Amino acid sequence: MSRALETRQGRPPVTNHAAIERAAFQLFEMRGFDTTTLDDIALHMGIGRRTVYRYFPSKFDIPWGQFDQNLETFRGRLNLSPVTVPLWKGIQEAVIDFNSFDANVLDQHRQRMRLIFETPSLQAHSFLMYQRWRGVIAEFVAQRTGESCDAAMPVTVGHASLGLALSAYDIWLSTEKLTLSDALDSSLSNLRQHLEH
Amino acid sequence: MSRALETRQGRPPVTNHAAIERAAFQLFEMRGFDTTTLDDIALHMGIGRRTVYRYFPSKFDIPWGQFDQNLETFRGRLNLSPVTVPLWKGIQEAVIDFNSFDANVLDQHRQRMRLIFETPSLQAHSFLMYQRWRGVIAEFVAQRTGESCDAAMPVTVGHASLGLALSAYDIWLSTEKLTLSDALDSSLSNLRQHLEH
DNA sequence: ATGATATTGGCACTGAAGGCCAAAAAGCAA
DNA sequence: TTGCTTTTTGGCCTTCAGTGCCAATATCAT
Repeated sequence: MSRALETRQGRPPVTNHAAIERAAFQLFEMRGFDTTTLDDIALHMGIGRRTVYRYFPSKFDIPWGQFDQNLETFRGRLNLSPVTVPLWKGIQEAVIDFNSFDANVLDQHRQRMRLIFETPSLQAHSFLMYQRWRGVIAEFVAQRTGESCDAAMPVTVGHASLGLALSAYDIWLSTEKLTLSDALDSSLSNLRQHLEH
Repeated sequence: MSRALETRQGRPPVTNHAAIERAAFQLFEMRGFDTTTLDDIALHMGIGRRTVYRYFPSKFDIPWGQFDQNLETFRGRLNLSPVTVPLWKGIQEAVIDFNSFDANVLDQHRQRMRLIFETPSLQAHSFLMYQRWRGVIAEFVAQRTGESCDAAMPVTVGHASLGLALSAYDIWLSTEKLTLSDALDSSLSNLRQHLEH
């Protein structure tokens, strides 16, 4: 299998996800997301437009990189939570873990999320990513409570967790004086406070 | 002003939002949303494609009807909440009110929401509607607490309220044995239960 | 009738997205 | 070296969403 990665048959790929992502982000930063066409990106990389579409299903998926893999990581992290830990706490810890980044990639992550949060057309498409994210949460809750994935509790917890995460990102992106972890914690305690009598 | 509505100058409109909506829904139900083109809709109505675009900014906006007006109604309903009522309760009551429909339009509403919730491309665009909806909530919270619209609490309550509403719709659409009001109430109590220790 | 006014809809364009397939670039076997 | 297999590439073509432009159209007012 490792042999297959180094020397396999057929024409070797001229690019990869990461390279397209880098080139695209450069152009997005310069000209904005909507005004950058896929022809621009392909031309800038010296590859065919058709090839870009083989690595990413749509232009909107480029800023999300390889979200599938991240989602699998998140699913794995959730399942590491001991059954002795309350559900809400297990989720909160997993979300914080999942959104912890090394200092050297934090700026990059901020740039990525800023682009996503500030571009309406991209926001819209991102909802499809969020749906899958909350699906993972719902699945985890369902598994722990022995319910179905589309039962009331898993669905509601999925939506609520998503709301908290998006809220934290909104706040994190709008100020400089808060870490993402702190924003996530403060969102949860704000919700708690709001629901008190 | 009422005169201006009945007899104004210039060529009279050949259609209106509601008529386009009706025709479009007919086709959406028959062929599905994605496979129905705007040419189909225009042709079916005997009007120009260009005219449809003057009533709705995009194909995705058709299933949402005149959301702007609904949003204004919702804003007004929120502000009717007495200051003596706790914030969470005022919001919950307003949301339930806003989502109460007469029996004669309930089926229609269900059909509309089912289309929106079950069509991925439409789901994505709908996120932009949801953003505006939660903006109204955030504004209301900000006004009551004397904070800015993009302060932590208004933002978080906006996201959380949206999550609860979407969750209620998910459940309402997937079963027949629950009213929308009950679904909204049960989502809130499920969230409360989830956050308990 | 004539002019002012507002809507319509045709034409042309850009850009996203996807189907199709021959060309290109590698490895492998004889 | 030659030919066969495998895999990726990218060009070509099509459909459809969405937008700018503007002449045609239909109504009201005088």
